[in-house]
Amino acid sequence: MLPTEEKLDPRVKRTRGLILQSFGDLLAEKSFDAISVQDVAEKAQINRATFYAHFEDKYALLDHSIRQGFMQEIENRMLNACHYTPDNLRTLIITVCEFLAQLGTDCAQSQRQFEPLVEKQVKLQVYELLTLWLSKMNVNISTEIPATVAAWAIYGLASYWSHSKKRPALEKFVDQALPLVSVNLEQFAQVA
Amino acid sequence: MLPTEEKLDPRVKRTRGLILQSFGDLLAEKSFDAISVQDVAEKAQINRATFYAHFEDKYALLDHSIRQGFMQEIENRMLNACHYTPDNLRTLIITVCEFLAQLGTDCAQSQRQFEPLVEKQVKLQVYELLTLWLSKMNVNISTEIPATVAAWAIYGLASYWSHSKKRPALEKFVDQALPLVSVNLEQFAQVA
DNA sequence: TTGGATAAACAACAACTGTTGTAAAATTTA
DNA sequence: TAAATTTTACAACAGTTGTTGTTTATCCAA
Repeated sequence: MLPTEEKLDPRVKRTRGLILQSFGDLLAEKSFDAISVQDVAEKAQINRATFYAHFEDKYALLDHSIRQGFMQEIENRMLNACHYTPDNLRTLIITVCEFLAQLGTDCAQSQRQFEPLVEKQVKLQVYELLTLWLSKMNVNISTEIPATVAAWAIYGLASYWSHSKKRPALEKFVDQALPLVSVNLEQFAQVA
Repeated sequence: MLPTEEKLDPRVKRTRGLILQSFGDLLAEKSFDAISVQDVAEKAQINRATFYAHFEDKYALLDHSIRQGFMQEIENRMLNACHYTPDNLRTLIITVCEFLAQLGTDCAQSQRQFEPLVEKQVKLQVYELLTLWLSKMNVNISTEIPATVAAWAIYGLASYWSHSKKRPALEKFVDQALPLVSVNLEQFAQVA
């Protein structure tokens, strides 16, 4: 993965910042599928070959961008410093729902490549967080399968909610959704 | 979607058959990401512009191919003529696991575009099948959320199993997996 | 301060994509 | 059977991608 930012050559830092900023600006203007590497390089005012020195292709750029953006949401809510409780699980479900709503993912044809990549990164991070939480619970049970099921269920629910035409209130939706996820994690719940 | 095959111009039928056959042959030779529309057209011995008359791009071709392939597996097991029971659910989970294993999906870099598309189509079909099953159960509960959670959980489990380095025996794995899915569908189980 | 190392710019290349208008071939319809 | 319609082939076009070797600019370390 990328080296820590503290040890970066300032030119690398500046160029990556330009790329990510331009990419974000372009995403606000048009759909991901309509954006070309050429577009990003031009907006960032760098050479196209320089883009390829930093990112393999535009999909790698999106992966990085989404991962960073979702990580920020997790850190803002200090979810990465938590352990498993139903309340934390509830907050996590809300976070994913809000993140997808804010991205404006929809089924538009022009978004065909965008959503699967968002999904992959967010699911992975949710899985990693759940695994971190569950492994703190001092329960001698493998976390892999429960964390997998919970992560996929959370994303599936969030995707369903963000795609709903008449979107129910998020709090109410999460009231319905939470039991379907927590039921498989009860064995990790701390005895109070 | 495509009109029924009975009413097709024979040239369309022939051309589509050539495209799908050639695509299947190419998938046996190299990864999806390495296959170009040019490759498929050459192997099918059709003009590249004719390819575009039938499929929007190679992703649409893959969507179609996967949907058809998985549909065949469902029909072979007559799962589309069933209603919800834990045994049928078990068979469905096994079907998805075997389908993914047979496709040889892995995390190879060269498969980056393949797996998300497979996932999307298979999840959708699993969701549609579950919705069909649950709606036959004469239970006055909305099927949408339970079917969503179950479909995503099934695919997540199958993906996890097919990616496992030391893959456990499928029967044993499904023994572990089934309760995590069925727990959310118990309200639809028929009172015997 | 200077030399070495690294990052970025540049031009060029081959390949592929997606599209278009025209022509030929094949099928359908009357 | 012949005309109409549809499908496919074709060539051409503009655009983008991914890569490469060379040059220039910038940073780091001694």
